[in-house]
Amino acid sequence: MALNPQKPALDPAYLEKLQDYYAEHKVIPSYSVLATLWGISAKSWVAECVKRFEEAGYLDWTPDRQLKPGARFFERRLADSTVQAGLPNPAISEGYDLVTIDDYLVRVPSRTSLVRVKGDSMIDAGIHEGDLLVVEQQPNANVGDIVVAIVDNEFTVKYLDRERGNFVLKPANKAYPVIRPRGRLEIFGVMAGLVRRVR
Amino acid sequence: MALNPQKPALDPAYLEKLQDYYAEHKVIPSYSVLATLWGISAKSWVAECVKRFEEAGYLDWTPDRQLKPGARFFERRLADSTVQAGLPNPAISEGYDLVTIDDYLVRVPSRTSLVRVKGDSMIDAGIHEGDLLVVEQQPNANVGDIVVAIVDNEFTVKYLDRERGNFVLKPANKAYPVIRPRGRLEIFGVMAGLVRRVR
DNA sequence: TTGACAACAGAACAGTCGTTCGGTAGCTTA
DNA sequence: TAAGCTACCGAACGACTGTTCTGTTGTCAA
Repeated sequence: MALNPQKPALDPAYLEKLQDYYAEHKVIPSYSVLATLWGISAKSWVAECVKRFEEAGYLDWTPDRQLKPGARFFERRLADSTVQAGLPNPAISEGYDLVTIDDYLVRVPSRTSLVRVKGDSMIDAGIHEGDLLVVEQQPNANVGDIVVAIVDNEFTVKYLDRERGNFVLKPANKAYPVIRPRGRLEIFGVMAGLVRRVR
Repeated sequence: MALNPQKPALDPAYLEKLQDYYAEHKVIPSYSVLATLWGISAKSWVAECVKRFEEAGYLDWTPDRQLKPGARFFERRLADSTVQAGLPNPAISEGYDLVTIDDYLVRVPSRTSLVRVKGDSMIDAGIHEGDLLVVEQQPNANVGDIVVAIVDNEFTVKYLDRERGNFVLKPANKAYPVIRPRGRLEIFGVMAGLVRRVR
């Protein structure tokens, strides 16, 4: 049966408990806390398990030898629409590492804001009321970008376009008019992503 | 000048350095590492600064007295569409704490997958090609839910509906037909959120 | 029935942790 | 010019950390 002599078993239940702990506290606990978390009473055995998770890429060390989440720790199963033939447990097959959704969406934390969308003026761009817009704050943008602009002391989300040398804001909904600002157009930032929660 | 006698100064540069460190390692370092990170040579002074960040809500402790990020540590500025009159620096006004986008979207990490959307069959529900669907894996769902089902060994995203006692999958695009599965409908999970990255 | 291995327990230990306390230098305020 | 505060430094200490090493128990194959 020793087909894979290199791989010692590693308990997925342990990983889940650690991930739950991390989700709550955003920190990897010490070995003794891990011990009680895992229901183990010997630190030495905790160390052994940690080493396995480390070798599997779920845990890692900082330069100062502090335990930290590894590359695969945040791995969420990313499943592709097209799945190969025999799928006993569909999503398991493709283990693609996409770290955090935050990391996926936010490139420059200090310049990134979230703006809650009101109204349906951008519905044809798939932007619905209540969605959260990930906005990178910057004073200018390119034609074609979806921008968050400040018009009459309110935020509006629109496509940026140009008409006879002037910037205009175009909605993605025929029911709304194009906004042609008199004077300078004040841009708050450009859309870098979108987050929607359902239910 | 002692108008606010209660508030000792806390250095925002320290916080930024900590946040950068955390962004890289996903862990709060020890006092001695913090000391070198902040360019301080006395641990006692690090302890003092940490206490201030703790009192301000940026740091916190686990039940086991390990240092961890506090509620405001991940704070991203969430700006509302309607902003009051005088807006010199629009987004600053509303400091709303929404922790991580991950926390916002995923409730049960172990049962949550991400599915990349192919095709435009759900475009009227604001689900575009290339979007990432946050899916909570579960074998059944309610009518009206957007579900990820397995049909002919492929994932499909559709509305779940019922027709004459049988479950059917309805697209949100008139160009696509309703799917009426013969036999059992295999549900992979229900949509809990949506993530889109632009550019 | 022996041996090998995996899954643990427990003790011992040096290094590191965070805390406490006593100190100093510079700036205000009175 | 003395008193008081803030921003730091440095040493000492006990508690806790992760490591190592030596068992013990159960399972499975030969």
